[in-house]
Amino acid sequence: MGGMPNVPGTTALPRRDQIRREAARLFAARGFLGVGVDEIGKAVGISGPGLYRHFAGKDAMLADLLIGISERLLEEGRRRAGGGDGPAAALDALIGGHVEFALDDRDLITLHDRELLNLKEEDRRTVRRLQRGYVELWVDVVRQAYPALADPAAEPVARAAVHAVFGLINSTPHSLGPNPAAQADRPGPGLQRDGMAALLRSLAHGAFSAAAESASAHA
Amino acid sequence: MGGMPNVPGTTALPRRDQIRREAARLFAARGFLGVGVDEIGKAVGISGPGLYRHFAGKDAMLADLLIGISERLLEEGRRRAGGGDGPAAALDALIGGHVEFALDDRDLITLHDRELLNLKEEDRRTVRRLQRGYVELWVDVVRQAYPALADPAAEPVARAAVHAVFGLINSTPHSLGPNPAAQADRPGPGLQRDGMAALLRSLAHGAFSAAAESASAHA
DNA sequence: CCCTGAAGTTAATTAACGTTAACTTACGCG
DNA sequence: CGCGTAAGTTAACGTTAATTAACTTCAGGG
Repeated sequence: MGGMPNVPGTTALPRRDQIRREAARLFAARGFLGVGVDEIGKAVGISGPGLYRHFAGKDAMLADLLIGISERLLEEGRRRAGGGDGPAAALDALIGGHVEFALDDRDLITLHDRELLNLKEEDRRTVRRLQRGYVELWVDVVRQAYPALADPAAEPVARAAVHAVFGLINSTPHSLGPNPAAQADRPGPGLQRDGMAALLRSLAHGAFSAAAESASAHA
Repeated sequence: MGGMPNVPGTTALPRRDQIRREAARLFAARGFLGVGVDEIGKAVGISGPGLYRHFAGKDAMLADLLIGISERLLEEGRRRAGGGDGPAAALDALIGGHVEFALDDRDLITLHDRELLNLKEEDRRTVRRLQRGYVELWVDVVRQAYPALADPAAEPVARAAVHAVFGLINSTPHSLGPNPAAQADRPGPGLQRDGMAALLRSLAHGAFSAAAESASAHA
């Protein structure tokens, strides 16, 4: 085939990555079951069944996306949590990393907890295992950073607080309207990217410290 | 028809409400496009097309659910916000009400922000109008409760914080595992319902007060 | 210069699903 | 007593969508 000229201003992506990007965008916008393979094909400039040269099927695309993001979150999380400047700094690094993720990869964050049910059993188990690891990482760090949560009886509180903070940070897709792909501009209504990042970090810290107070009051 | 004997311990629901409940449960579990009308029929003891005596179609069921919950949230929110004991009490009442909702109607809360895209344009506009009203209600109350957020420049911060707190509170479906329909028992792992409610309220307050500090520091 | 393999294409297959049609049943009311 | 209507039933229809088959094109290495 004649090789499609790339959109100016974008570097040439391998087909497979291009498909990943467009599939993520479409799945996030209209749901996994709401987009057909023909549509994904059209978005990358080939037609429907041509996708099967790159992925085993539609399910495999979703699995690739969800496993990919879960792995990246866990890996990056482990890296940041091991930053060695004490538990408070580790927690701050975790929060900052997750916020970056939520702001820069909104489509994937949306899919991550919206489309899990469309995975086949085996892939779903894989994703859940990775997610569980990520949650455990956070729970450990939070309990080190807030001694009130280190008490064994407070473990469920710490875990619930971690889930809640994920919900908080992951709420940005709802806050920012439809994905404009280009961020960091438009000073008009709404917050710019960095302002939103700072706010989310602050809210997350506020929530955790409320959880700690709540636990120590109840102990 | 022979009239199906009701499950013991449940009061007789009108067919229409029974369909609502089962449809909500199924949609939450596997997605609007992931459940067929035959399946909804089977869940209420009739078969597929029989549902069309009660709803105009599958779309109409989803619309009924989403409009219903949006109206209830807004109405109850207005009632609680007008409790007349000052802005702080009003905010606490709003938070408490939303937490009750998230814990007692998990299926609907899940659908509320997951299935909006499957509504036909007109219904989607209706739901969005109601949601917008609800958000505005919260934004107003939050800005009265925290003077630092009353500054016009802080309005986007207040709005983003409200969205984030919704995400925080609505995260309970993820925290509590698959819907056991009966709550308030099992003292083993995890938090009981009331403990979760108290924690979520505490986290929400913590997040808002962090938002206020963040805004006053930036001003 | 061929020929192999990657990357496409269109057409066919198969399954599922929402909805409509045609028909049945039973209860309540005049 | 009869009859109309609410609430079902099963069968048929039309569409849509994922996947597979069969065929084409083209670039690069021996």
